[in-house]
Parts: sequence; C-alpha cells; structure tokens
Amino acid sequence: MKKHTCIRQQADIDQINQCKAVISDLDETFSNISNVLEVIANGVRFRILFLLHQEQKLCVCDLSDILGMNISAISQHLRKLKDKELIASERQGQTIHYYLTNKHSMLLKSLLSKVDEEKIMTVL
Amino acid sequence: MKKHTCIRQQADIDQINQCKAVISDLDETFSNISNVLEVIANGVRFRILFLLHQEQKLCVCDLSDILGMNISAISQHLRKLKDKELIASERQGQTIHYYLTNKHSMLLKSLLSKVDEEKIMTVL
DNA sequence: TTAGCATTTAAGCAAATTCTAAAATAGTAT
DNA sequence: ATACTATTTTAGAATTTGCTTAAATGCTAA
Repeated sequence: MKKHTCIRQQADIDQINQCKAVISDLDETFSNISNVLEVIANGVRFRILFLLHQEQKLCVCDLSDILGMNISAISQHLRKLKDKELIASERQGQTIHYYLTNKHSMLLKSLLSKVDEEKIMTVL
Repeated sequence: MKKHTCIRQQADIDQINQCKAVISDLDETFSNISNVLEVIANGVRFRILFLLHQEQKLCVCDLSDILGMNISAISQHLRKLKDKELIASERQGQTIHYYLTNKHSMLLKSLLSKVDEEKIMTVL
C-alpha cells in the first residue's frame, strides 16, 4: 500500500493491526510522556532538577555559579522546565527562587533515584 | 570571578561550593543517565520500546508498518537504541528481529509503566 | 528620578537531530 | 550467476536545540 511497507509473507497482519490500534489509541499518552521526558533528559536540566530536589530552592545565579554556565543559558533552561510545569518560581525582592512542583513528581523521583543507583555503578 | 557570576550578598557560598562538589563528583553519573534518557525520550523511540516490550520482538518492517514510517527512519532509530544497548537484534533468514535487553530494564520498566498511568489521566 | 543588580527575552549562529532518497550489504531462491 | 527481499548506510535538507551576546524588564535603593 505505502512505500514503507515490506512485501513479506511472514508478517503477522493481525499482530500489526492490533499494534497499530494500540499505538493510535495511546498516541496522546505517548506524546505527553515524551514531551516531558525530552525536557528532563537534557544533561543541564537534569542537573538543575537534581539540585532543586536536593536544595529545595535556588535562584538563577546560584545555578549559574554551581554549573559554571552563563546566566542567560540557565534562565532559558529554567523556562523550559517551567513550561512543562516541572518547576515554579517565587519572587523575593530582586531574586527569583525556583523550586520543584508536584507535577510529574513521581516520574522525577524515580529518575532522580537513578543517580544514587548509577553512582554506585560508576564507582565499581 | 567569572562573567556569569552575580555580585549578590545573600548568596550562600557554602551551599554553592557544596553543590559544586556534588555536581562535579556525580558528573559521570549525570552524563550516563542523560545519555540514555535522551535516547528514550524521543517519541518514536519510546513507542518502539513500548512495542518491543509488549510484543517481545519485532522486525524493522513490522515497526515501519505499525508506526507508519519510512523503513530507513526506523532503522536509524533502532541503531540509536542498539548503541545504548537498550535493544539487541537476532537474524532469522532475511529478517532481523529486535528485542529489549536487560540493560536499563529497571529504568525502562518504570518509564513504560507511566504509559498506563498517563492513559488513565488523559481519559479523564 | 537615576543607578545598579537580578533576571528574562530576543537575535543570531553552530551543532545536533530527524527525515527522505538513493546506494550499499546481505541473505534467499531460482 | 541473477533477481528479489530485508535491512543498513550514506548524503543531504529541514528543523530543532543550546549557547552567546546584547537589549529589555523589573525590583531596590540612594
């Protein structure tokens, strides 16, 4: 039918159609999860999330100092995290503190817990 | 010291230095996790992993049919997954079957379980 | 108000990502 | 061998991402 279809005999048509149905059915779900994962997966942003989890709250300057990166770059990463509602901010005078929200906190916890697991692995 | 440092008084120098030490100490760990997450986070690859988890094994053609994508595109995604050892392949005649490996299986299971959780959310 | 600090936003660029199309590889079967 | 099928690889284009620099916003304090 389409150019990306193989002309093979051993294909299990039923299996393929069932899978198609599942994928189509869960399409929005997959997109939701991937959208959040893509934001978390970035090395800098993952470190930011780890730091916010450990320190409760930090400002752009703190993160910039800790990670040795440009303030603007950090700010742009924070915006992406904020867009996905993984973090929120609170102004206190001139400084704006960022902290983790409850949204996706389960997912985040399970990913951050990998840091401790992985740490043990890399020591070996 | 550096151009990205704010000149603020309320900075907790000890806190920042402690964080720097932790981040530096765990640097390799963060990179390892991010590298794997970045591969998993992609929408197409996440769907591939989900399908392999559900169906045990599938060939490039199957995945191409199910996801409605070019065979070449799928093949390139499979290579990325294989590079990170998330999947492995097994030749059977002309067709090459892909299946999940045990590497990062814990991480993967917890991420794939989000599909069922999220599904319930999107229905509401 | 003006100056100064913290932060965000905008613009531009380089590098990375993903897809398409075409060529290459490899096994099957005639 | 030749033809055919399944898959991978390569090359290129389009898009996205992440960083840098500079300008804009917003609070604070003199």
